[in-house]
Amino acid sequence: MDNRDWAIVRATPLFGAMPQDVALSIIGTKPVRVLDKGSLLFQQGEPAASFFVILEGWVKLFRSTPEGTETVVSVFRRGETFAEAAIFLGGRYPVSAATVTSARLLAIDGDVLRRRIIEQPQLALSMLASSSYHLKGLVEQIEQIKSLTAPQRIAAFLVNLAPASEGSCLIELPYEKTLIAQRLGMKPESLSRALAKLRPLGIRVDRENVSVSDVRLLARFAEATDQIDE
Amino acid sequence: MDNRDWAIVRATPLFGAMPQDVALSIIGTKPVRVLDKGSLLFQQGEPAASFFVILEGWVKLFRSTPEGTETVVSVFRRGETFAEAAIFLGGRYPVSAATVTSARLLAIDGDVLRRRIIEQPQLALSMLASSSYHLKGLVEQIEQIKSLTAPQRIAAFLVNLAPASEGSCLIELPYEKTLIAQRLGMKPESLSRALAKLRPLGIRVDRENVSVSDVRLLARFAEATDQIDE
DNA sequence: CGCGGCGTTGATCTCTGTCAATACTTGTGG
DNA sequence: CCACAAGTATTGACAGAGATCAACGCCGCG
Repeated sequence: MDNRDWAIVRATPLFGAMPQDVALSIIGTKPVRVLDKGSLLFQQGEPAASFFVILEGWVKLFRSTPEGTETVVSVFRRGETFAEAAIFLGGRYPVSAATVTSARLLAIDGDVLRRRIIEQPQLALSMLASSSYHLKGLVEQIEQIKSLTAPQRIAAFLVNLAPASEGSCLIELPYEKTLIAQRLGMKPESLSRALAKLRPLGIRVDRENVSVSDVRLLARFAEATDQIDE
Repeated sequence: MDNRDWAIVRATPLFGAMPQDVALSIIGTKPVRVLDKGSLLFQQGEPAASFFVILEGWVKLFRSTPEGTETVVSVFRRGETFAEAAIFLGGRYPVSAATVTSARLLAIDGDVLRRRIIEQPQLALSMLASSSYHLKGLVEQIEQIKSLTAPQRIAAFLVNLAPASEGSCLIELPYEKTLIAQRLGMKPESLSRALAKLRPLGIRVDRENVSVSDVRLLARFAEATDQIDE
Protein backbone atom coordinates (compact mmCIF):
# COMPACT_ATOMS: atom_id res chain seq x y z
CA MET A 1 0.00 0.00 0.00
CA ASP A 2 1.57 3.25 -1.12
CA ASN A 3 0.75 6.89 -0.40
CA ARG A 4 -1.80 6.96 -3.17
CA ASP A 5 -3.69 4.11 -1.55
CA TRP A 6 -3.45 5.74 1.82
CA ALA A 7 -4.97 8.91 0.42
CA ILE A 8 -7.89 6.87 -0.90
CA VAL A 9 -8.44 5.28 2.49
CA ARG A 10 -8.41 8.64 4.20
CA ALA A 11 -10.97 9.95 1.74
CA THR A 12 -13.61 7.41 2.80
CA PRO A 13 -16.28 8.63 5.19
CA LEU A 14 -15.24 5.87 7.56
CA PHE A 15 -11.50 6.35 7.80
CA GLY A 16 -11.50 10.03 7.04
CA ALA A 17 -13.33 10.91 10.21
CA MET A 18 -11.06 9.15 12.66
CA PRO A 19 -7.65 10.22 13.94
CA GLN A 20 -4.79 9.13 11.75
CA ASP A 21 -3.18 6.83 14.30
CA VAL A 22 -6.44 5.01 14.90
CA ALA A 23 -6.91 4.47 11.20
CA LEU A 24 -3.39 3.18 10.97
CA SER A 25 -3.89 0.82 13.87
CA ILE A 26 -6.95 -0.68 12.25
CA ILE A 27 -5.51 -1.09 8.83
CA GLY A 28 -2.19 -2.06 10.26
CA THR A 29 0.01 -3.79 7.82
CA LYS A 30 -2.77 -5.59 6.03
CA PRO A 31 -1.59 -6.75 2.64
CA VAL A 32 -3.46 -5.41 -0.35
CA ARG A 33 -5.46 -8.10 -2.10
CA VAL A 34 -5.09 -8.08 -5.85
CA LEU A 35 -7.96 -9.79 -7.61
CA ASP A 36 -9.01 -10.76 -11.10
CA LYS A 37 -12.30 -9.72 -12.56
CA GLY A 38 -15.08 -12.00 -11.36
CA SER A 39 -13.53 -13.03 -8.06
CA LEU A 40 -16.02 -13.94 -5.36
CA LEU A 41 -15.27 -12.12 -2.10
CA PHE A 42 -17.95 -13.64 0.07
CA GLN A 43 -21.34 -15.26 -0.22
CA GLN A 44 -24.61 -14.32 1.35
CA GLY A 45 -25.17 -16.28 4.53
CA GLU A 46 -21.50 -16.70 5.33
CA PRO A 47 -20.24 -15.50 8.71
CA ALA A 48 -19.18 -11.90 8.22
CA ALA A 49 -15.51 -11.91 9.08
CA SER A 50 -14.32 -8.72 7.47
CA PHE A 51 -15.27 -5.68 5.45
CA PHE A 52 -13.55 -4.02 2.54
CA VAL A 53 -12.07 -0.84 1.13
CA ILE A 54 -11.74 -0.58 -2.64
CA LEU A 55 -8.40 0.84 -3.71
CA GLU A 56 -8.93 0.14 -7.37
CA GLY A 57 -11.68 -1.34 -9.49
CA TRP A 58 -15.37 -2.11 -9.05
CA VAL A 59 -17.29 -4.54 -6.88
CA LYS A 60 -20.90 -5.66 -7.03
CA LEU A 61 -23.13 -6.76 -4.19
CA PHE A 62 -25.88 -9.16 -5.18
CA ARG A 63 -28.37 -11.68 -3.91
CA SER A 64 -29.05 -15.01 -5.52
CA THR A 65 -32.10 -17.17 -5.17
CA PRO A 66 -31.89 -20.95 -5.01
CA GLU A 67 -33.28 -20.92 -8.57
CA GLY A 68 -30.17 -19.13 -9.74
CA THR A 69 -31.49 -15.68 -10.55
CA GLU A 70 -29.18 -12.95 -9.41
CA THR A 71 -30.21 -9.49 -8.26
CA VAL A 72 -27.60 -6.75 -8.15
CA VAL A 73 -28.11 -4.57 -5.10
CA SER A 74 -25.28 -2.10 -5.52
CA VAL A 75 -22.02 -1.51 -7.28
CA PHE A 76 -19.14 0.21 -5.52
CA ARG A 77 -16.01 1.85 -6.81
CA ARG A 78 -12.59 2.98 -5.72
CA GLY A 79 -12.71 4.92 -2.50
CA GLU A 80 -15.80 3.21 -1.18
CA THR A 81 -16.13 0.79 1.70
CA PHE A 82 -18.68 -2.00 1.86
CA ALA A 83 -19.99 -4.71 4.16
CA GLU A 84 -19.14 -2.72 7.29
CA ALA A 85 -22.69 -3.07 8.46
CA ALA A 86 -22.74 -6.83 7.97
CA ILE A 87 -20.23 -7.18 10.78
CA PHE A 88 -22.94 -6.10 13.18
CA LEU A 89 -25.82 -8.00 11.74
CA GLY A 90 -25.85 -11.32 13.50
CA GLY A 91 -22.49 -11.89 11.95
CA ARG A 92 -23.74 -12.96 8.53
CA TYR A 93 -23.47 -11.28 5.16
CA PRO A 94 -26.94 -10.57 3.76
CA VAL A 95 -25.53 -10.36 0.20
CA SER A 96 -22.75 -11.83 -1.88
CA ALA A 97 -19.88 -9.78 -3.30
CA ALA A 98 -17.72 -10.18 -6.38
CA THR A 99 -15.33 -8.01 -8.34
CA VAL A 100 -16.57 -6.91 -11.75
CA THR A 101 -13.23 -5.58 -12.93
CA SER A 102 -9.76 -6.51 -11.82
CA ALA A 103 -9.33 -4.86 -8.45
CA ARG A 104 -7.17 -4.11 -5.47
CA LEU A 105 -8.85 -4.30 -2.08
CA LEU A 106 -8.12 -3.95 1.58
CA ALA A 107 -9.86 -6.52 3.77
CA ILE A 108 -10.33 -5.40 7.34
CA ASP A 109 -10.96 -7.73 10.20
CA GLY A 110 -14.31 -7.34 11.93
CA ASP A 111 -13.12 -8.39 15.36
CA VAL A 112 -10.35 -5.82 15.31
CA LEU A 113 -12.82 -3.13 14.37
CA ARG A 114 -15.26 -4.10 17.10
CA ARG A 115 -12.50 -4.05 19.68
CA ARG A 116 -11.36 -0.63 18.52
CA ILE A 117 -14.87 0.69 18.81
CA ILE A 118 -15.05 -0.31 22.45
CA GLU A 119 -11.76 1.48 23.06
CA GLN A 120 -12.51 4.49 20.89
CA PRO A 121 -16.15 5.43 21.19
CA GLN A 122 -16.08 8.24 18.69
CA LEU A 123 -15.00 5.69 16.13
CA ALA A 124 -18.51 4.32 16.36
CA LEU A 125 -19.80 7.60 15.10
CA SER A 126 -17.68 7.19 11.97
CA MET A 127 -19.10 3.74 11.49
CA LEU A 128 -22.60 5.04 11.92
CA ALA A 129 -21.97 7.85 9.48
CA SER A 130 -20.70 5.36 6.97
CA SER A 131 -23.62 3.04 7.41
CA SER A 132 -26.04 5.96 7.19
CA TYR A 133 -24.42 6.85 3.92
CA HIS A 134 -25.14 3.41 2.54
CA LEU A 135 -28.67 3.58 3.85
CA LYS A 136 -29.22 6.79 1.98
CA GLY A 137 -27.88 5.22 -1.19
CA LEU A 138 -30.33 2.36 -0.94
CA VAL A 139 -33.21 4.71 -0.23
CA GLU A 140 -32.37 6.67 -3.35
CA GLN A 141 -32.20 3.51 -5.35
CA ILE A 142 -35.62 2.42 -4.15
CA GLU A 143 -37.03 5.78 -5.06
CA GLN A 144 -35.56 5.55 -8.54
CA ILE A 145 -36.80 2.08 -9.28
CA LYS A 146 -40.25 2.85 -8.00
CA SER A 147 -40.80 6.20 -9.63
CA LEU A 148 -38.65 6.48 -12.76
CA THR A 149 -38.88 4.90 -16.20
CA ALA A 150 -35.96 3.01 -17.70
CA PRO A 151 -34.71 5.99 -19.76
CA GLN A 152 -34.92 8.20 -16.69
CA ARG A 153 -32.97 5.76 -14.59
CA ILE A 154 -30.14 5.54 -17.07
CA ALA A 155 -30.19 9.32 -17.38
CA ALA A 156 -29.84 9.65 -13.61
CA PHE A 157 -27.06 7.10 -13.71
CA LEU A 158 -25.17 9.12 -16.31
CA VAL A 159 -25.67 12.37 -14.44
CA ASN A 160 -24.11 10.74 -11.38
CA LEU A 161 -21.13 9.72 -13.44
CA ALA A 162 -20.70 13.12 -15.07
CA PRO A 163 -17.70 15.14 -13.84
CA ALA A 164 -19.67 18.40 -13.82
CA SER A 165 -23.29 19.30 -13.22
CA GLU A 166 -23.66 21.36 -16.38
CA GLY A 167 -22.29 21.79 -19.88
CA SER A 168 -21.13 18.95 -22.08
CA CYS A 169 -18.86 16.08 -21.20
CA LEU A 170 -17.58 12.67 -22.12
CA ILE A 171 -18.30 9.74 -19.83
CA GLU A 172 -16.68 6.37 -19.89
CA LEU A 173 -19.01 3.64 -18.68
CA PRO A 174 -17.25 2.07 -15.73
CA TYR A 175 -18.31 -1.51 -16.30
CA GLU A 176 -20.23 -3.71 -18.66
CA LYS A 177 -23.64 -2.70 -19.87
CA THR A 178 -25.11 -5.98 -18.73
CA LEU A 179 -24.16 -5.06 -15.19
CA ILE A 180 -25.39 -1.50 -15.55
CA ALA A 181 -28.72 -2.92 -16.65
CA GLN A 182 -28.85 -5.20 -13.61
CA ARG A 183 -27.92 -2.37 -11.30
CA LEU A 184 -30.73 -0.28 -12.75
CA GLY A 185 -33.23 -3.09 -12.58
CA MET A 186 -33.77 -3.72 -16.28
CA LYS A 187 -32.73 -6.13 -19.01
CA PRO A 188 -29.73 -5.41 -21.27
CA GLU A 189 -32.08 -5.05 -24.23
CA SER A 190 -34.03 -2.40 -22.40
CA LEU A 191 -30.84 -0.55 -21.57
CA SER A 192 -29.94 -0.41 -25.25
CA ARG A 193 -33.33 0.96 -26.13
CA ALA A 194 -33.36 3.37 -23.22
CA LEU A 195 -30.04 4.83 -24.36
CA ALA A 196 -31.40 5.13 -27.87
CA LYS A 197 -34.31 7.14 -26.50
CA LEU A 198 -31.92 9.63 -24.96
CA ARG A 199 -30.56 10.55 -28.37
CA PRO A 200 -32.87 13.53 -28.86
CA LEU A 201 -31.43 14.85 -25.61
CA GLY A 202 -27.94 14.98 -27.01
CA ILE A 203 -26.61 11.63 -25.85
CA ARG A 204 -24.34 9.67 -28.16
CA VAL A 205 -23.05 6.23 -27.29
CA ASP A 206 -20.15 4.42 -28.85
CA ARG A 207 -19.00 1.35 -26.99
CA GLU A 208 -18.25 2.41 -23.44
CA ASN A 209 -17.91 6.05 -24.43
CA VAL A 210 -20.87 8.33 -23.90
CA SER A 211 -20.96 11.95 -24.94
CA VAL A 212 -23.40 14.25 -23.24
CA SER A 213 -24.08 17.58 -24.87
CA ASP A 214 -25.91 19.11 -21.92
CA VAL A 215 -25.72 17.55 -18.48
CA ARG A 216 -28.33 19.84 -17.01
CA LEU A 217 -30.83 18.92 -19.70
CA LEU A 218 -30.24 15.27 -18.90
CA ALA A 219 -30.67 15.88 -15.19
CA ARG A 220 -33.91 17.69 -15.80
CA PHE A 221 -35.18 14.80 -17.89
CA ALA A 222 -34.35 12.33 -15.12
CA GLU A 223 -36.64 14.18 -12.74
CA ALA A 224 -39.40 15.27 -15.05
CA THR A 225 -42.86 13.76 -14.81
CA ASP A 226 -43.55 14.30 -18.47
CA GLN A 227 -41.41 12.81 -21.17
CA ILE A 228 -40.06 13.20 -24.67
CA ASP A 229 -42.75 13.63 -27.27
CA GLU A 230 -42.14 13.39 -30.98
CA MET B 1 -45.51 5.54 29.54
CA ASP B 2 -46.61 2.43 31.37
CA ASN B 3 -45.08 -1.00 31.83
CA ARG B 4 -46.55 -2.21 28.59
CA ASP B 5 -44.78 0.58 26.73
CA TRP B 6 -41.58 -0.10 28.53
CA ALA B 7 -41.73 -3.73 27.48
CA ILE B 8 -42.06 -2.62 23.88
CA VAL B 9 -39.06 -0.38 24.17
CA ARG B 10 -36.99 -3.17 25.67
CA ALA B 11 -37.98 -5.45 22.85
CA THR B 12 -36.39 -3.23 20.19
CA PRO B 13 -32.96 -4.31 18.96
CA LEU B 14 -31.66 -0.92 19.99
CA PHE B 15 -32.86 -0.64 23.56
CA GLY B 16 -32.98 -4.34 24.23
CA ALA B 17 -29.24 -4.75 23.95
CA MET B 18 -28.23 -2.05 26.40
CA PRO B 19 -28.26 -2.18 30.20
CA GLN B 20 -31.54 -1.17 31.74
CA ASP B 21 -30.24 1.95 33.49
CA VAL B 22 -28.70 3.26 30.27
CA ALA B 23 -31.94 2.80 28.41
CA LEU B 24 -33.72 4.59 31.18
CA SER B 25 -31.28 7.47 31.13
CA ILE B 26 -31.79 7.96 27.42
CA ILE B 27 -35.51 7.74 27.41
CA GLY B 28 -35.67 9.57 30.66
CA THR B 29 -39.03 11.05 31.33
CA LYS B 30 -39.80 11.83 27.73
CA PRO B 31 -43.53 12.32 27.28
CA VAL B 32 -45.28 9.98 24.91
CA ARG B 33 -46.50 11.76 21.82
CA VAL B 34 -50.04 10.89 20.85
CA LEU B 35 -50.77 11.61 17.22
CA ASP B 36 -53.66 11.50 14.80
CA LYS B 37 -53.53 9.56 11.58
CA GLY B 38 -51.73 11.56 8.94
CA SER B 39 -49.51 13.60 11.23
CA LEU B 40 -46.23 14.71 9.70
CA LEU B 41 -43.28 13.91 11.96
CA PHE B 42 -40.50 15.42 9.92
CA GLN B 43 -39.68 16.33 6.37
CA GLN B 44 -36.83 15.24 4.18
CA GLY B 45 -34.02 17.78 4.29
CA GLU B 46 -34.82 19.02 7.77
CA PRO B 47 -32.08 18.91 10.39
CA ALA B 48 -32.36 15.54 12.11
CA ALA B 49 -33.01 16.36 15.72
CA SER B 50 -34.43 13.14 17.03
CA PHE B 51 -35.41 9.60 16.22
CA PHE B 52 -38.45 7.60 17.18
CA VAL B 53 -39.80 4.48 18.82
CA ILE B 54 -43.29 3.37 17.87
CA LEU B 55 -45.36 2.34 20.89
CA GLU B 56 -48.59 2.04 18.94
CA GLY B 57 -49.66 2.44 15.33
CA TRP B 58 -47.92 2.63 11.97
CA VAL B 59 -45.58 5.15 10.40
CA LYS B 60 -44.48 5.55 6.78
CA LEU B 61 -41.20 6.93 5.50
CA PHE B 62 -41.41 8.50 2.07
CA ARG B 63 -39.68 10.82 -0.37
CA SER B 64 -41.43 13.49 -2.37
CA THR B 65 -40.27 15.14 -5.55
CA PRO B 66 -40.82 18.83 -6.24
CA GLU B 67 -43.48 17.70 -8.73
CA GLY B 68 -45.45 16.22 -5.87
CA THR B 69 -45.12 12.48 -6.52
CA GLU B 70 -44.57 10.55 -3.35
CA THR B 71 -42.56 7.35 -3.02
CA VAL B 72 -43.01 5.21 0.06
CA VAL B 73 -39.71 3.79 1.22
CA SER B 74 -40.81 1.82 4.23
CA VAL B 75 -43.58 1.36 6.73
CA PHE B 76 -42.86 0.63 10.38
CA ARG B 77 -44.98 -0.72 13.17
CA ARG B 78 -45.16 -0.94 16.93
CA GLY B 79 -41.90 -1.98 18.44
CA GLU B 80 -39.77 -0.60 15.67
CA THR B 81 -37.43 2.37 15.77
CA PHE B 82 -36.73 4.61 12.82
CA ALA B 83 -34.56 7.53 11.75
CA GLU B 84 -31.76 6.54 14.14
CA ALA B 85 -29.33 6.55 11.27
CA ALA B 86 -30.33 10.00 10.07
CA ILE B 87 -28.89 11.49 13.21
CA PHE B 88 -25.46 10.66 11.87
CA LEU B 89 -25.94 11.64 8.29
CA GLY B 90 -24.86 15.23 8.09
CA GLY B 91 -27.69 15.88 10.45
CA ARG B 92 -30.46 15.85 7.82
CA TYR B 93 -33.33 13.46 7.32
CA PRO B 94 -33.13 11.83 3.87
CA VAL B 95 -36.86 11.02 3.95
CA SER B 96 -40.09 12.40 5.37
CA ALA B 97 -42.18 10.58 7.98
CA ALA B 98 -45.88 10.57 8.75
CA THR B 99 -48.24 8.43 10.77
CA VAL B 100 -50.66 6.33 8.74
CA THR B 101 -52.84 5.37 11.68
CA SER B 102 -53.35 7.12 14.96
CA ALA B 103 -50.20 6.46 16.93
CA ARG B 104 -48.22 6.83 20.09
CA LEU B 105 -44.53 7.54 19.72
CA LEU B 106 -41.47 8.23 21.75
CA ALA B 107 -39.19 10.91 20.30
CA ILE B 108 -35.60 10.64 21.43
CA ASP B 109 -33.14 13.43 21.27
CA GLY B 110 -30.18 12.90 18.97
CA ASP B 111 -27.72 14.93 21.01
CA VAL B 112 -28.46 12.97 24.12
CA LEU B 113 -27.93 9.75 22.26
CA ARG B 114 -24.66 10.89 20.78
CA ARG B 115 -23.39 11.92 24.18
CA ARG B 116 -24.37 8.59 25.66
CA ILE B 117 -22.52 6.79 22.93
CA ILE B 118 -19.29 8.54 23.85
CA GLU B 119 -19.78 7.48 27.45
CA GLN B 120 -21.04 3.99 26.74
CA PRO B 121 -19.12 2.53 23.83
CA GLN B 122 -21.01 -0.74 23.63
CA LEU B 123 -24.11 1.32 23.04
CA ALA B 124 -22.69 2.15 19.65
CA LEU B 125 -22.79 -1.51 18.79
CA SER B 126 -26.52 -1.56 19.48
CA MET B 127 -26.96 1.43 17.23
CA LEU B 128 -24.97 -0.23 14.52
CA ALA B 129 -26.93 -3.44 14.86
CA SER B 130 -30.13 -1.49 14.57
CA SER B 131 -29.02 0.46 11.55
CA SER B 132 -27.68 -2.71 9.92
CA TYR B 133 -31.07 -4.23 10.43
CA HIS B 134 -32.69 -1.41 8.50
CA LEU B 135 -30.09 -1.74 5.80
CA LYS B 136 -30.96 -5.38 5.42
CA GLY B 137 -34.63 -4.51 5.12
CA LEU B 138 -33.93 -2.11 2.30
CA VAL B 139 -31.76 -4.64 0.51
CA GLU B 140 -34.56 -7.15 0.68
CA GLN B 141 -37.00 -4.62 -0.66
CA ILE B 142 -34.75 -3.82 -3.59
CA GLU B 143 -34.43 -7.48 -4.36
CA GLN B 144 -38.18 -7.90 -4.30
CA ILE B 145 -38.97 -4.98 -6.54
CA LYS B 146 -36.33 -5.94 -9.03
CA SER B 147 -37.03 -9.61 -9.28
CA LEU B 148 -40.64 -10.31 -8.36
CA THR B 149 -43.94 -9.70 -10.14
CA ALA B 150 -46.76 -7.82 -8.45
CA PRO B 151 -48.59 -10.98 -7.30
CA GLN B 152 -45.35 -12.37 -5.92
CA ARG B 153 -44.63 -9.19 -4.00
CA ILE B 154 -48.02 -9.14 -2.34
CA ALA B 155 -47.62 -12.86 -1.60
CA ALA B 156 -44.30 -12.17 0.10
CA PHE B 157 -45.91 -9.32 1.99
CA LEU B 158 -48.65 -11.60 3.28
CA VAL B 159 -46.20 -14.30 4.26
CA ASN B 160 -44.32 -11.73 6.32
CA LEU B 161 -47.51 -10.82 8.08
CA ALA B 162 -48.56 -14.39 8.74
CA PRO B 163 -48.26 -15.54 12.35
CA ALA B 164 -46.90 -18.94 11.37
CA SER B 165 -44.81 -20.25 8.49
CA GLU B 166 -47.16 -23.06 7.59
CA GLY B 167 -50.76 -24.13 7.74
CA SER B 168 -53.70 -21.80 7.33
CA CYS B 169 -54.30 -18.47 9.00
CA LEU B 170 -56.23 -15.24 9.04
CA ILE B 171 -54.38 -11.99 8.45
CA GLU B 172 -55.65 -8.52 9.10
CA LEU B 173 -54.14 -5.99 6.73
CA PRO B 174 -52.43 -3.46 8.97
CA TYR B 175 -53.14 -0.33 6.95
CA GLU B 176 -54.91 0.86 3.84
CA LYS B 177 -54.51 -0.96 0.59
CA THR B 178 -53.44 2.22 -1.14
CA LEU B 179 -50.47 2.38 1.17
CA ILE B 180 -49.70 -1.31 0.79
CA ALA B 181 -49.65 -0.75 -2.95
CA GLN B 182 -47.24 2.15 -2.58
CA ARG B 183 -45.05 0.19 -0.22
CA LEU B 184 -44.87 -2.63 -2.78
CA GLY B 185 -44.23 -0.30 -5.68
CA MET B 186 -47.47 -0.72 -7.58
CA LYS B 187 -50.79 1.06 -8.15
CA PRO B 188 -53.87 0.29 -6.06
CA GLU B 189 -55.56 -1.19 -9.12
CA SER B 190 -52.67 -3.57 -9.61
CA LEU B 191 -52.86 -4.59 -5.98
CA SER B 192 -56.53 -5.50 -6.41
CA ARG B 193 -55.73 -7.59 -9.45
CA ALA B 194 -52.69 -9.16 -7.87
CA LEU B 195 -54.78 -10.28 -4.92
CA ALA B 196 -57.37 -11.67 -7.29
CA LYS B 197 -54.66 -13.73 -8.98
CA LEU B 198 -53.77 -15.33 -5.68
CA ARG B 199 -57.20 -16.84 -5.39
CA PRO B 200 -56.26 -20.17 -6.95
CA LEU B 201 -53.62 -20.40 -4.21
CA GLY B 202 -56.24 -20.31 -1.49
CA ILE B 203 -56.26 -16.61 -0.69
CA ARG B 204 -59.60 -14.96 0.12
CA VAL B 205 -59.91 -11.26 0.74
CA ASP B 206 -62.77 -9.47 2.42
CA ARG B 207 -62.09 -5.89 3.40
CA GLU B 208 -58.98 -5.89 5.49
CA ASN B 209 -59.34 -9.56 6.33
CA VAL B 210 -57.32 -12.07 4.37
CA SER B 211 -57.60 -15.79 4.81
CA VAL B 212 -54.70 -17.95 3.73
CA SER B 213 -55.34 -21.65 3.35
CA ASP B 214 -51.70 -22.66 3.09
CA VAL B 215 -48.92 -20.27 4.07
CA ARG B 216 -46.19 -22.51 2.77
CA LEU B 217 -47.82 -22.70 -0.64
CA LEU B 218 -47.95 -18.92 -0.72
CA ALA B 219 -44.32 -18.64 0.31
CA ARG B 220 -43.29 -21.03 -2.41
CA PHE B 221 -45.19 -19.01 -4.97
CA ALA B 222 -43.43 -15.82 -3.86
CA GLU B 223 -40.07 -17.34 -4.66
CA ALA B 224 -40.89 -19.42 -7.68
CA THR B 225 -39.58 -18.49 -11.08
CA ASP B 226 -42.55 -20.01 -12.82
CA GLN B 227 -46.09 -18.97 -12.14
CA ILE B 228 -49.69 -20.05 -12.01
CA ASP B 229 -50.90 -21.66 -15.19
CA GLU B 230 -54.50 -22.42 -15.93
C1' DC C 1 -9.82 -18.62 -38.65
C1' DG C 2 -13.44 -19.88 -35.75
C1' DC C 3 -15.50 -19.51 -31.36
C1' DG C 4 -17.81 -17.29 -27.44
C1' DG C 5 -19.26 -13.34 -24.95
C1' DC C 6 -21.39 -8.90 -25.35
C1' DG C 7 -24.37 -5.64 -27.43
C1' DT C 8 -27.91 -4.21 -30.66
C1' DT C 9 -32.16 -4.60 -33.20
C1' DG C 10 -36.65 -6.49 -34.52
C1' DA C 11 -41.15 -8.87 -33.61
C1' DT C 12 -44.18 -10.13 -30.31
C1' DC C 13 -46.27 -10.79 -25.82
C1' DT C 14 -47.29 -9.81 -21.01
C1' DC C 15 -47.68 -7.08 -17.25
C1' DT C 16 -48.75 -2.98 -15.22
C1' DG C 17 -50.27 1.87 -15.57
C1' DT C 18 -53.95 4.87 -17.06
C1' DC C 19 -58.55 6.39 -17.51
C1' DA C 20 -63.18 5.82 -16.39
C1' DA C 21 -67.27 3.99 -14.20
C1' DT C 22 -69.21 1.89 -10.22
C1' DA C 23 -69.85 0.21 -5.38
C1' DC C 24 -69.09 0.63 -0.61
C1' DT C 25 -67.90 2.99 3.81
C1' DT C 26 -67.74 6.76 6.71
C1' DG C 27 -68.83 11.02 8.43
C1' DT C 28 -71.63 15.30 8.13
C1' DG C 29 -75.47 18.13 8.28
C1' DG C 30 -80.15 18.90 7.42
C1' DC D 1 -82.92 9.15 10.22
C1' DC D 2 -81.70 9.97 5.79
C1' DA D 3 -79.30 12.39 2.00
C1' DC D 4 -75.10 13.61 0.52
C1' DA D 5 -70.22 14.08 -0.05
C1' DA D 6 -65.58 12.38 0.33
C1' DG D 7 -62.44 8.84 0.59
C1' DT D 8 -61.38 3.98 -0.56
C1' DA D 9 -61.71 -0.27 -3.21
C1' DT D 10 -62.94 -2.89 -7.23
C1' DT D 11 -63.61 -3.75 -12.18
C1' DG D 12 -63.33 -3.00 -17.20
C1' DA D 13 -61.17 -1.30 -21.49
C1' DC D 14 -57.18 0.26 -23.34
C1' DA D 15 -52.34 1.77 -24.03
C1' DG D 16 -47.63 1.66 -23.21
C1' DA D 17 -43.39 0.06 -21.04
C1' DG D 18 -40.55 -3.42 -20.66
C1' DA D 19 -39.67 -8.59 -21.04
C1' DT D 20 -38.96 -12.31 -24.03
C1' DC D 21 -37.34 -14.80 -27.98
C1' DA D 22 -34.58 -14.75 -31.85
C1' DA D 23 -31.25 -13.16 -35.20
C1' DC D 24 -27.22 -10.81 -36.21
C1' DG D 25 -22.91 -7.93 -35.86
C1' DC D 26 -18.85 -6.95 -33.40
C1' DC D 27 -14.80 -7.77 -30.97
C1' DG D 28 -11.27 -10.33 -28.42
C1' DC D 29 -9.01 -14.54 -27.96
C1' DG D 30 -7.21 -19.07 -28.57
